[in-house]
Amino acid sequence: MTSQKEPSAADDKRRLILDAAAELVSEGGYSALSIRALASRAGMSLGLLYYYFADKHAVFAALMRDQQATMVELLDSQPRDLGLRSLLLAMVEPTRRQWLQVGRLVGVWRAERPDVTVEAREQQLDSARTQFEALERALRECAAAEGRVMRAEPEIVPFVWASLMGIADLHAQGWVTPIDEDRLTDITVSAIEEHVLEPTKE
Amino acid sequence: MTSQKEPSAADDKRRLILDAAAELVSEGGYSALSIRALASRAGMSLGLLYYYFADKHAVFAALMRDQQATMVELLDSQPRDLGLRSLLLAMVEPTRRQWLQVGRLVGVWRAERPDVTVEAREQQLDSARTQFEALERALRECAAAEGRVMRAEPEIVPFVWASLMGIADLHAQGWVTPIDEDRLTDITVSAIEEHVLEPTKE
DNA sequence: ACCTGAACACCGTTCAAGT
DNA sequence: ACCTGAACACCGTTCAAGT
Repeated sequence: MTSQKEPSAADDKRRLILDAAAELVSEGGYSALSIRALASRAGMSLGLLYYYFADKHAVFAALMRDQQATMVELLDSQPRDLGLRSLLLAMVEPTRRQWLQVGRLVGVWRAERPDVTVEAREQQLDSARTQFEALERALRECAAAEGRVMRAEPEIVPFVWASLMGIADLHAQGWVTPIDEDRLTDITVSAIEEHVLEPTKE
Repeated sequence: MTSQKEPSAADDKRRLILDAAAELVSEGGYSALSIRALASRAGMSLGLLYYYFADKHAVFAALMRDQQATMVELLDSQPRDLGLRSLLLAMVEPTRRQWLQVGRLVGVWRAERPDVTVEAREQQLDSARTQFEALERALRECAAAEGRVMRAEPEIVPFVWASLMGIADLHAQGWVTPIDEDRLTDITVSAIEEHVLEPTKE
């Protein structure tokens, strides 16, 4: 369904491990995701996990990429003719779900492994970029359906993302790299300012 | 300086442990905060840590309350006559610092210990509430200095908080309890909506 | 190529034993 | 009351050994 070519036996095995991992996390949180529990749930030995995944971090990273792929599919399949507000409201719940399932793990993982390999970091950035692009498409097309134009600043999409995550008690990732931090700050502060004040009576 | 009465010998010891813990975290992240490293850094035995703190979680919780107390002091000492925007801009950096130092640990701790005791949770909520009240005071007084009135909805302060955390790559805590989630969603979505669209030309 | 489980170096926590 | 460190039950990871 989501695969391009025939999945190999190794791919099937990896899938099996990832499904077991997702089960464990949703059942007992991150602390339930131990290598031993995972091996037992996936019906294989301890050592075999290390044949299919480099380490625990790799398992989690794959889990996270799954989540992001799901989010991209969801964004792309969202109707555009209902406008921007409908899109945003529809994304609140899925965003919350993503945060609950892997969001807090990102914090853990980042905290526990500040020394990720370069290519692992690269893969992670790439997956995040794809998700941002899907959000950008959805925002732009929904705005267009209302006959409006989305602001061109590249900070807009991360701003929306961070706001959605705020609602979902989210941990906004550090992924947001190709960005003018001052502009992002400025935009966010302006939004805060306008929504904190009562409209002046004049 | 921050204490009301003469600190006892036990308080001093606890202070010593917490300072050592803060050092370790700032040096090597959460993974560097092991009980053994902490005991060694604080110059005491393994077992003694458990005399002064119930467990590792208690050490971290105390660390977090320190950070929040610092934030409250900072908010209260912020000048009011420069208006709301200045306040917000001034809070961006301290907020980021708090997030870097303990923010990501909250995620870890919550993930690793979903079964916190009731009183521990209560203490945490209380500390968070104090911080929110300080933010509310600062916002209201800064708005007043501009001759404006802050919106009365209780969702406003958490909205500001979440936005600041968004800028700081922050993990917005689950503390935001006495709140209408739909209203919070609505306000945030409205903010997003207005800041995503180019002003119509008419 | 795929798979096993003992072994290693850790970890947080407990507790009998000391002063 | 304050303090110690061996011991316990874990953990992620490695690796010689099997098919």
